[in-house]
Amino acid sequence: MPDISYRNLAESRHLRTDERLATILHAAARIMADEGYERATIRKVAASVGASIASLYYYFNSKEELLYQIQYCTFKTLLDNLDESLENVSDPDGRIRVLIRNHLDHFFRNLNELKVCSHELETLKGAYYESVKELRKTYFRTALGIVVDLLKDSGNTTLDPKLTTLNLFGMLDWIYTWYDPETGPSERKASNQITCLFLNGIRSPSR
Amino acid sequence: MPDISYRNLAESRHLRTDERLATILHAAARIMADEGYERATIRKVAASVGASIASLYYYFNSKEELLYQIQYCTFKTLLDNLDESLENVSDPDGRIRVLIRNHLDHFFRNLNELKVCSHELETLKGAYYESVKELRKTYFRTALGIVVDLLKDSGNTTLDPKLTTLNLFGMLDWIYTWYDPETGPSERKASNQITCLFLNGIRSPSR
DNA sequence: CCACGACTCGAACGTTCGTTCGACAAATCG
DNA sequence: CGATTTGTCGAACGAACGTTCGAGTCGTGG
Repeated sequence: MPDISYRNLAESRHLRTDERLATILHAAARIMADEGYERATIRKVAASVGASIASLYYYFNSKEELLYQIQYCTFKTLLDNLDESLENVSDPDGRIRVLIRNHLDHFFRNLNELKVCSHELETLKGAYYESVKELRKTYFRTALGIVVDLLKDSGNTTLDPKLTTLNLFGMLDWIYTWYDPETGPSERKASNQITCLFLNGIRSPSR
Repeated sequence: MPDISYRNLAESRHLRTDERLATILHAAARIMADEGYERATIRKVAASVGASIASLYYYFNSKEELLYQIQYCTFKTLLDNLDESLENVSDPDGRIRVLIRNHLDHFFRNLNELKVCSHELETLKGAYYESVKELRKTYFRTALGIVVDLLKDSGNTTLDPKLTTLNLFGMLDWIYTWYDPETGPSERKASNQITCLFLNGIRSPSR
């Protein structure tokens, strides 16, 4: 459902090139997720898609750009889908549920890309880093806004909205270290547990 | 206070060697935390301690062993201090507070080492990886035991103990991505926010 | 003082990496 | 069909890395 849309990058003139690029990016994301960015060599990506190393450079200028495109498109898709899903939801409770659901649905559907986004947060440098950082900041602001409303609704004055949002992202973004689609909990259960713990933590009278 | 004790490794016969090794490990941890394991070259570590590259190999056999020693000693110190702190605390509420406090105190006192532990979780391979993994499993079991008791005490049957513990570690282990000792919240505040959100989330009647 | 062990070092090695080059093949266009 | 554009490739390059070697220095003990 919420597959990563690499079409955001589509500037080439041919559908075939788009598909080829998407194939490369998916392969790169898988290898980067498995082995980390540094150990994910261009040679491994090329072997994975059955192409030569040099031919990959027709599609991107550098290895770093490869990571950038994966992260940019992943965050972009995540944000676009979130905006869409939030359109008809106005109560804070519902909105935070949508946000958590959106995030985890993307994670479950694109384990590799989401892992690369979480784990390689600080890997990019310069303009690439700033560009992705802008998306992340937008995402954080949206979440923070909802948390602020939530805390107000529940009369909770102990929890700091910013830190609470950071802690929510702690749970959401750390999931890649322990979630296993083969042996772990169901997607539904993993989602509900985070939602439940978080919302209860907010609503409870504090001490 | 809870500084990492590299003395766990002390097998050499000279105090001077121990101090030298600790200096190297601290430098390596800092560079690894700043740049990631792969980009933290032996040359950078050597330059940082003002020694030649080759002389570092008097102290360890490989770069991987360097990372192993950092992680092993960090987790070992963390666990030892946790055991000690838990000795006179028997109620689950108090125990979880001690655990969170212990974890974050270690983080605040050894930002680099704790970051290396969190970020390079899957970097080691083979026996080194298994050795550190054992410590992490022990840590998780201790935390899980406390969470089980907590959930029982509060009559909470909605939250799954294992997932709840994983989500707690999400908050604790993700902190390295956002905590900044210069500009961020106070240590006390950061700690209290996690404790508060977590404990309230557990105690609250669920929906 | 000598012998020995601890400790240090510059140079070098072999390997691996990201990237480029020049040539060629395939696809498209008029 | 010829010209042009798109897409692919093997070989090679220069840089960087972890590690080792052989020599030397330093510290300690008898």
